[in-house]
Amino acid sequence: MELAPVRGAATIEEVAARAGVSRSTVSRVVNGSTAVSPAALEAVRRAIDDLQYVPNRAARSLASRQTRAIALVIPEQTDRFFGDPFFASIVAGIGEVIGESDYIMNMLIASDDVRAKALGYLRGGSVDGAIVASHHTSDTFLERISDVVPVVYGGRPARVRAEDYYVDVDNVEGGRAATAYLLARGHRRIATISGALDMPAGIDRLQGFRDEMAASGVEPAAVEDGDFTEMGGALAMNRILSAGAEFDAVFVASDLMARGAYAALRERGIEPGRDVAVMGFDDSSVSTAITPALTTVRQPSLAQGRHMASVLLDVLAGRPAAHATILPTEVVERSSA
Amino acid sequence: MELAPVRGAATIEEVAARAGVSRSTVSRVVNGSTAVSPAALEAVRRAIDDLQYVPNRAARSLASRQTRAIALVIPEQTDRFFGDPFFASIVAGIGEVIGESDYIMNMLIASDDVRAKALGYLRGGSVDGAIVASHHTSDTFLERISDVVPVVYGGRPARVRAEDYYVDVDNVEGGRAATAYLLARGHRRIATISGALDMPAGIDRLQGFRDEMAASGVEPAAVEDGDFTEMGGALAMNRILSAGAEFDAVFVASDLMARGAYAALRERGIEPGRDVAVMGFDDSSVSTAITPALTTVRQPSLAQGRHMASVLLDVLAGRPAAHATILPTEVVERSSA
DNA sequence: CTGAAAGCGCTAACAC
DNA sequence: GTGTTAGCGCTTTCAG
Repeated sequence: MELAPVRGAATIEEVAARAGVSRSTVSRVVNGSTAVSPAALEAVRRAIDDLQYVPNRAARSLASRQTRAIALVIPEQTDRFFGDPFFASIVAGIGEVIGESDYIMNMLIASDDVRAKALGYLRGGSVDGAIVASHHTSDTFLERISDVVPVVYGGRPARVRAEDYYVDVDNVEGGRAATAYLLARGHRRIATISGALDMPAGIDRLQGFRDEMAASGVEPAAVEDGDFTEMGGALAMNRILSAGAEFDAVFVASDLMARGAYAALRERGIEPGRDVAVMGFDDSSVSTAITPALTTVRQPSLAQGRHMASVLLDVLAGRPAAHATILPTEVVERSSA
Repeated sequence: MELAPVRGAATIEEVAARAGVSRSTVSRVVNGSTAVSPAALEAVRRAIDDLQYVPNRAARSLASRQTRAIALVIPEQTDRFFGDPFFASIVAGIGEVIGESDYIMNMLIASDDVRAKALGYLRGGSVDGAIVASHHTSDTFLERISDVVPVVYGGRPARVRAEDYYVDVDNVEGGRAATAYLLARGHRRIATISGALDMPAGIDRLQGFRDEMAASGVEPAAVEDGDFTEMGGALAMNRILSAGAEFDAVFVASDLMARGAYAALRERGIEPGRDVAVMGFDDSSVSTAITPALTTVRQPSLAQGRHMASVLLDVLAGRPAAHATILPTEVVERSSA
């Protein structure tokens, strides 16, 4: 099949002819240059309107050496990424901000088998910048991106490089606040199920827990790694239970893991919220989907996404931007603790 | 800040020089033309490798009048779209297939305020084709897209036009099978909560329900519209309850609405799965997230996404493609019915 | 099978 | 302020 050329795709040349000016003048008004006489401006505007002129992106990009496109890199298996409501919010936030700019967002799902391809794309000068939505440790793939274009990461990268930008939430403070909440409720025998300890978020939340416990002079009842997955949460809970630790509250470092913990608790006839207080982290949609509704730490994912996009836009526009941004968290009280 | 030009971005000219051939020959091997001598082929390949050459997308697109990009259009508020695990699967499926091709996927979130902009982009010849992920009735916006590039819809569009393509699941049959399942279990007083009735999926599932009930000579206990949202499901359930209808089973046309129905049922002390059988539709992640796990109708969302992408790729490549594709559904038995 | 030549539509110095 | 002039890096006839 022959691809039909876009109907009536007017060129800058035609607009110029109709407005009775040169190409350059049209280019100037399209690009918002001030150095155009009111008369010319008006004429060009009308011509653009009449002809429904839309600048050709490829031509523009070729001449200006800018693409006006950014890449949203998802270094993750599609199902893992899209199954997590936390990422959904991030993407939604990014999309909102990019959508209001004149940038286009290219979604690059860089699962293992297509990393080389994705890298080639990124290095081929097809985008002006990149946002990396999620982050595995030891991802040399990612480091090679920031050799080429500015990058902003969601969450503090495992290895922070001076030229990178990132937007994170205050995980230490969140973990601390969660623990303080439990303590304030009179709990003294508190266990925790941590997130993956090779990820900054996992490390930091645990740190917050430890800090607050130490500050209150209370010894943790148990500490187990739940790897940020539902199954991992259940297994961790089981280990705590099997070890015979006595506890009346548990701080679980993600909502998804908390769901797993609920199941493990119930298998032993322990009712979450009644027999033992459970505290989550994320405030994703699962926290209200489970019963009893999960008391948790809200992290502003949508805002995080929005922020990531604005930072990149700032950098691309040459505006000053903070390399690190930390967003606040907040305890959300529901029924489980 | 000055945008650093991509380091070492080799041009076709440099490759040609290094391989001792002309630009044209390099172009031929890059584009897989057969008319190249083995010697030249080899020389060019090596040069490309040495120089890490990646063709400049803009230049290529400008010369060939093809963009090698497709748009993923999301005519929906971001939160509504990303909050629904069903859409997540669709996008994942699309992403997989597009990722394996040499096309790039531009995500266009076309919420109301940026429709004009999105349309301008689409009409500006920036993409070769479009995929419309979700679909509101009365969306003239969308129709204007298919004036310009081939588009494939997720789900049968409200108004099917000859030049459009779509991939849908067999909603009528799914609704029928769900109802048959309930009937086979001995239920005779069956209510239904339908999806939005201005959407084909809502209409069709209800149709399937009605067909099967009629075929069995059983009168529906109640029919209420739940608008495909969680809240809508809860409200519909409430209306059924308040009307005093007697029923021992309810077919809910989406998992999300079923979650709402669970809540409404429980408020009245009615336990889903025990006191009344509940059947969902989607088999999205919420069906196993809620308790009791939801017996539901699986629609192959991932496959649907994949299919949508392949159809578009076929069309763009000039391969024959079916304008309508209907994927099968299947009842998944769990605990609620 | 290969090279020369002519653009694709736009931006960006550079003169005027 | 405005027009002229070169390209940006690639594909694509057209000769040979």
